[in-house]
Order: sequence, then structure tokens, then C-alpha cells
Amino acid sequence: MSMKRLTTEDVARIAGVSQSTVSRVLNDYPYIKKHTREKVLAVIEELGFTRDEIARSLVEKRTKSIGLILGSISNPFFAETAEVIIERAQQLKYDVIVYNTGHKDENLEQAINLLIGKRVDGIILTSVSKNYTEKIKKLHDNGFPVLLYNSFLEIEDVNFIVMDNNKGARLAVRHLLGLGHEKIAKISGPSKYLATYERTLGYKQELTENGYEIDEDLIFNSEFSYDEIYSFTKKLLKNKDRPTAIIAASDQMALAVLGAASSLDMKIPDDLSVIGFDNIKLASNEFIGLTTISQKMDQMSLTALEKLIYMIEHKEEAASSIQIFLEPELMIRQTTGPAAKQDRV
Amino acid sequence: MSMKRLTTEDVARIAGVSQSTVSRVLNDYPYIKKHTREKVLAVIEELGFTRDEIARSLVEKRTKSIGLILGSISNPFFAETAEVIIERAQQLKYDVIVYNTGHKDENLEQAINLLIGKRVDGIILTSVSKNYTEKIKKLHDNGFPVLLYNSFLEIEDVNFIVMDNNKGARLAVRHLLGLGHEKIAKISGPSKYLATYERTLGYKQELTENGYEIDEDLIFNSEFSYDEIYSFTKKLLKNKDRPTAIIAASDQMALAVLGAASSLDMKIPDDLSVIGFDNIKLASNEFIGLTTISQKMDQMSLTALEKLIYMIEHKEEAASSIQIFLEPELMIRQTTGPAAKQDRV
DNA sequence: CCATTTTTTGAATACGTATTCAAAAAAATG
DNA sequence: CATTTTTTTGAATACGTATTCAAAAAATGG
Repeated sequence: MSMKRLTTEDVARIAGVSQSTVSRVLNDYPYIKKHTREKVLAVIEELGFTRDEIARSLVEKRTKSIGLILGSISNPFFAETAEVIIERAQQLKYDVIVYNTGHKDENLEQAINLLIGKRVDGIILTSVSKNYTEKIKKLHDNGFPVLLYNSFLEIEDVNFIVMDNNKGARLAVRHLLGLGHEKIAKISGPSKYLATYERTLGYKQELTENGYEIDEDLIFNSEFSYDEIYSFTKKLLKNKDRPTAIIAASDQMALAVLGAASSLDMKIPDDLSVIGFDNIKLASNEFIGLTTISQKMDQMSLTALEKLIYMIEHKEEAASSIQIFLEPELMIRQTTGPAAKQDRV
Repeated sequence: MSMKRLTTEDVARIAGVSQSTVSRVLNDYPYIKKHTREKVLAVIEELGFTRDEIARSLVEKRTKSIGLILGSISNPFFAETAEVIIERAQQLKYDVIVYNTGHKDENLEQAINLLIGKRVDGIILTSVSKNYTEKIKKLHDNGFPVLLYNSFLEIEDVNFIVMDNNKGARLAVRHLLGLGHEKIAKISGPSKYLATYERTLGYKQELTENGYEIDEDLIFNSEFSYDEIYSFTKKLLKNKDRPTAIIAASDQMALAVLGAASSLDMKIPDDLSVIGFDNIKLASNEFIGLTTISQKMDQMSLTALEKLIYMIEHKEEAASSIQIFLEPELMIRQTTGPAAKQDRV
């Protein structure tokens, strides 16, 4: 039996003032008699009244909500991102509506539409595929604050914050070449993501520049599915001329690779070196010790939120676009080591 | 230069009908002439009009949003929970406002207030401390749909879904006793959580019933802080009469324990057996192979969401309270093994 | 074809807040 | 004390939708 909600009208009646006065008290309007203000506040306190933010949003044409569209929250990369963004947003009095696309384009489209319908003040968007270039551009051109996170699009003005993926991949390859690896596999995300594409490109370039031929059989363009990567890796590692090292497109993927290798009783890094991307917190856990390319995630997500809020609260300013590339960093840990001598199975 | 948003009024004017007619078309009201409906839909399509859900919420007194209050999203237990809940909610046309309390009571309080202000239709609440019993009870008594997830309170009618924590802890202890362990440490969460409390209780009871004395030095009530647990474990393991096994209050904590042990070059499970709680996905990864007490998280979170939605959409029904205890299950993997012979350092 | 019923539409209103406009009260000025 | 200025308040309105109420149009029945 849910009670009728209290309104400013109710407060006004009991306090013996008008609804407008109550509203003014709530908004710290200066021209209110001290006595009146105190009386109203007392009634508010006594009744436990709370403002209806929905009605307020309708009038003020803003919701103090932002949308956060993630590929998959159960991937620690997204989870850690979400944590930073949500906590900072809360401090800034914004709340965060989270969507999980499962990396499916149709979910991304639905999420955007629903968020626009809910009148969020802005959206942070991870993992945008090339297929959505037009849609994002339209939003942006309408003056709607959107920020691409860990992904970018080849559009003039759109805002993004992303790592230099090409360079990251090169760091990984260089590290492995230095350890004597010559057969290095690349497990890549879907090529519809430019970030993913860039990583594969960097991998190829660095190999080529060092005089190696590209073996396309060593490159796997997967969806971000644990199971798929797990089985692919198992198959790959059962080959007679299996690679001695694998670069995964994310730490999450690297864990799938490690799992697959372990299930074949391979020793890491003696039998196989593995590198991830992201540097999730778990990567530095000594029990795991994953070598990876660090994205400086905390900085990236904090910046993303603050830039978005800035865009929201300074719409009138000439919208200079925000395009940030962060430097990747190689974190060497225990999953990479010297290439095994030619003791192929 | 953000354009003025289109309203039903605009659509009506262009289509040459009244605002009410447009609204009726949007809501699939049956008594609309086919011709009129088509004309309106055509205009909507052409203009790319989308409904303002804020205004709609104000009228309908529901927002189709739910609140999800989590302890810490970067903990995979919460992340995996969130993923299931968010995806199912999206299917049911609800969106999810996520808060991260960092296990701090004051953030929990703020989150609840903000969500109530935003007029969410219901709230799923994880990790509620005993200190909030009254607040939750008041919400519930006001007919507001709240569901406690992975926690419970000693209140008559409140709704919750939780594992039988006592039994879970007993399973863990029994397993370790069976392997010959006699010094079993327990790293527990804050005692303000009843769930945590129950686990510690089960641990003690099972030990006592098997004829062992409780050694309070082996019980550590920590916050859910990785660093804190990490250092505590290190200290614990450096003791001359260190335990041969540790039961952690969550898989996340178990990983901290494993990290600490690894940093001391201890071999798992030869030098130390470790058990977690939750059975996050990573636990079954062969590279890690964490023995743990499974919570059946997918089922738990799916049920939580569906029960909450049911409560929201059937408020009129006599609110029989929902109180679900799930059975824990021991998942034996590679982080537990026979107790080392008395080769104490 | 008229009376009745059913379908279709628009005008008016409600939702709960913020704000404009105007008036009343209080304070300041001469 | 009369006038002007400043402070304080309330009535009315807007935000964008859904819905009630009433009227108009169309269909049905005899």
C-alpha cells in the first residue's frame, strides 16, 4: 500500500505558505525571510519530504544523469572503468545509467535510443564499431555530448579518448622479438573496431619492419567471447608448429589464452609467452603476473567523465573537439620469457 | 548549438491532428483511424521524433528505471551480477542506474536517497550493513520495492535472496579438514554484514563440532580492501606457525591471498591451500583453478531482477515477502590440496 | 431515414516542479 | 509622513506527455 508521495504543495499547505515559496527555499533563493525559510525547512524535515527529480528535470531540461555504454561489464577492463566513472559522477551529483551491449551492434543502437529517450545529459560510449559512424556523427552535430572511450572514429569533430593502439601493439611485438620469439600469434578483437584494427596493424608493421613475414594463420579475428578464444587457442597450440608467444587483444582474452594453455599442461612462460592489453588490476597480482600493455585506465576513465561533464555544463562554448591519445606502456611480468629452444612437439 | 527537441505538439501540427491523437498513436490506442495513424507515424518517422520519457514518467508515476547498489563493481562478483541484471533489465525495457558504495555506509545512504529522488521503480541492494536495518524497513513499509541481494537483515518482511552462508563456510572447512589441514585461517569481511558474520559463524561451528579449538588469531575481520588483505596475509604467512590453509570471504579476497602467497614464493597448493567464495568465472579458468564455494551467481542475479520487476508490476497484490536461500556448492579445483607435512619454516 | 451505438477526434487537465509577473510588505530616503 | 526602493510572497504558467470528458463523425439497426 504505497503512500501517495509528498509534494511541495503538501509542504506549502502545512507550513502555511505557497508552493512557490517552498520551491524557493529548496533552491536557496536569497529573498526569503529567515523566519519563513526556517519554518519551511522544519516542515520538510518533519515530513521527510524529498524533491521529485523527474518533475524537476522536466522543467530544467536536464536530468543530471549520464549514460555509460559498455561492451561487457564482466570484463574487468570495463568494470574498472565503470567503477571510476560512477564514483566520480556520484561526487559531481550525476548518476549513471549503465548498458551492456555484449558487443552487439543492435544492442548499442537500442541503448543509445533508450538513453536519448531518457534524456540523459550525455553519453560515454565504449567499443563503437565503424558501422555507427553516421549515428554518432548525427548526435554530435545535434550538439549532444558524446564521448568515445577506448575507441575512435574517423570523423572530424567527434570527441574521444583512446590509447595509441598501434604503438601498444608494437611495444608488445618488440618485447617478444627481444626475447627471441619468432612465431608470434595475434588474437584480435572484431575488425569492426578501429582500435582493434590499429593493434593488428601495429603488430604487422613491427614484424615487417624487423624482417619477418606475416603469417595470416597466426592472426585470429574473434568476437570478444571467452569460449571462442579458449577453443581457438587450444587448437592453435596443438599444432606441430605452434607459436611460442601469443599477443591477446585484452587482458581478459589473455586469461582465456592462459586457461587454454594450462588445460594442455603447458607451462607459462616456459612453453608459451602471453601478453595482454589493458593492465587490469589482476594483471599485477603476483599469482598471475600477466605481462601486458598498460592503458592507464584510471586516468583514462577519470578524464573521460570529467570531459563529458565539462561538455554538458559548457554547451554554449564553441565546441572544440576533445581528442586524446594516451601513451601505452609495457608492463613486463611473469607470463613472458625467453622463447623455448626448437623442441616443438 | 543544440536544437530544440521535438514534441508531440510539433508532430501534431505537421500531421494536422491534435496532440492527443499523436499521444494515442504512440500508445497504440485502438480507436484511431487507420489513415490518421499512418499519417502520424509517417511524420514521426520523417522527423525522427522520440518520446520524452521524463515527461511520460511524470504522468505515469513510474520511470522504468531501477537502482542497483553495489559494493564494488571492480570485484568480479559484483560485475558479473551487474551484467546479468542489466542485460535482463534491458530485455524487459527497464534501465539500471548503478551506484558503487565502496562498502561505505555513507555512500549507501546517499545512493538510496538519490535513487528515491530519481523516482526509480525499485532497488536491488547488495551488501547492506546491519546499521541500515531501519532505513530499509521504512522503505519496505512504505510499499517501495527493495530486494536485498547477497545479504539479508533480521526483519520480518523484507525481501532478500542470499546463499546459505553458514553452510557454505562449513563446506569449506569440511573440505580442508578432509585434506588434513588443522590450522585453517579465515579472512572475513566486515562483521557489520550479516552474510559475512554467518560465514565466520559456520567456520567456527564446523571446527568446534570436529573437536578443534577456535584460534582467534587466525580470524581476520577486514574491510574489502585488496591491499589490506594482501598485507595481512603476508604477515600471517611469515609466522613460524603459519596456517596451512586460508578460507577467504570472496574469490576476490582469495586472489589477494594467492597474490600475497606468491610474492613469498609459496607454491599453491603445496605450501598453502586457498578457498574462496562466489565462484566468479575466473575461478574456473585453468590457469587459476580456484577452489571455491559457488553461489550460483547467474541464477541468483537473474532471480533477483525478475523478483524485483514482479514486485514493481504487482504492487497491488498482498505483498508476501520473498526470502530465498540458495544452496552453496563446493567447487574443488587446484588451489586446495593435502596439508603439507609438518615442515613448518 | 431516423434513432442508436460505436468509432474517432480535440480541448482541457493533471503530473510536480521552477520561474515570471505582479502585488504586498518592509525598509530607506527625503 | 509621503515617496521611493528593496524585500518578500503568491498566483499563474511552462515543461511534454497521458488521459478524461465531451462532441463530432461514422456505422448500425429497425
